[in-house]
Amino acid sequence: MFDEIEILKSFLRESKLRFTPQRQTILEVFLSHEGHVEVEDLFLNIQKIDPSIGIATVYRTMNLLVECGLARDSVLLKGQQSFEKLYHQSHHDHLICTQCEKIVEFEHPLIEKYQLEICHTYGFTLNHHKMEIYGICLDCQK
Amino acid sequence: MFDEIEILKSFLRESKLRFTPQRQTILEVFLSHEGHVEVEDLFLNIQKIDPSIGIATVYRTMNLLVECGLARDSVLLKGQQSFEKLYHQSHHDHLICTQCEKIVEFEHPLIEKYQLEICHTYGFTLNHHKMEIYGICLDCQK
DNA sequence: ATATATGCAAACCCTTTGCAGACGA
DNA sequence: TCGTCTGCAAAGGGTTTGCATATAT
Repeated sequence: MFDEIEILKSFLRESKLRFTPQRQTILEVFLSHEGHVEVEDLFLNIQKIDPSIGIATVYRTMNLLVECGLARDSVLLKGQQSFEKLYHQSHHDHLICTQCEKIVEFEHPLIEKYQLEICHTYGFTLNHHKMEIYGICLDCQK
Repeated sequence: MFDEIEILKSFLRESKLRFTPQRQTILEVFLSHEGHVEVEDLFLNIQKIDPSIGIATVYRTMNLLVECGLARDSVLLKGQQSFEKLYHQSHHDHLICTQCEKIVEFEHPLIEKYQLEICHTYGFTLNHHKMEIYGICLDCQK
């Protein structure tokens, strides 16, 4: 069982890229977040550990994490990119409150089944999916 | 086509806004597109009819069309906003080819049902949803 | 030793905004 | 007339890129 650092290292090795302290820091900070992280939050927390790391390096590294399957692009809020962990996470979809932007994760096994059905109908090879339901959460209904 | 113009006019009247030739042209060009339109394509086609219309007016008008329910923000491709018709269209979700970016629209009645179920479970009031399935289409599999 | 990575700043892209003149109601 | 709309250009915000330097292997 590999952990995330090992996955990144071996991905870099195979791609003839280098494992650097910056990449390690960025991965660690990313992993320390639960749920969805916006680039801005990520960057702020990275700077607490190593203030010399620039935003460009954060973007470049996050792209690598997506490439090697440790992260995925997530919902787009406030026009900012955000990411979520992909490795060792169970698949889930999102319920988004349009008022307070709270995100609730959920799973629905039947939805996976119907997706396969739909892909089959249209001759697609299934890769992944996003399902986002927008509404108003309990707190905001009050 | 006639219906939509009436909807826009009455929306503008209620909001104490004005019906202008630019707004009419933009609506007509938007309606002439099938499926998903990116701002750039929309703008090019608008300029063929009236080259004096600026991009700012296109953005401002598309926001109005979204507000009055004639259009909705659609999938985000290549970092550009894109829109699709909403009025008189049946609800549908999207199957997106990650290779050629082709978009196929589909409907699945049961999915609507499960969404209500999920919203109920989490106490959300359902507003709308997006479901996008990513894969490789038949043509690109060859 | 050498090719890749970094930080910085500038460039980029799409979108929004401020403004003075134009124009719909 | 009066308040909204327009086109233009400039500003804005997030992301990417070019470059000289630093550094992993």
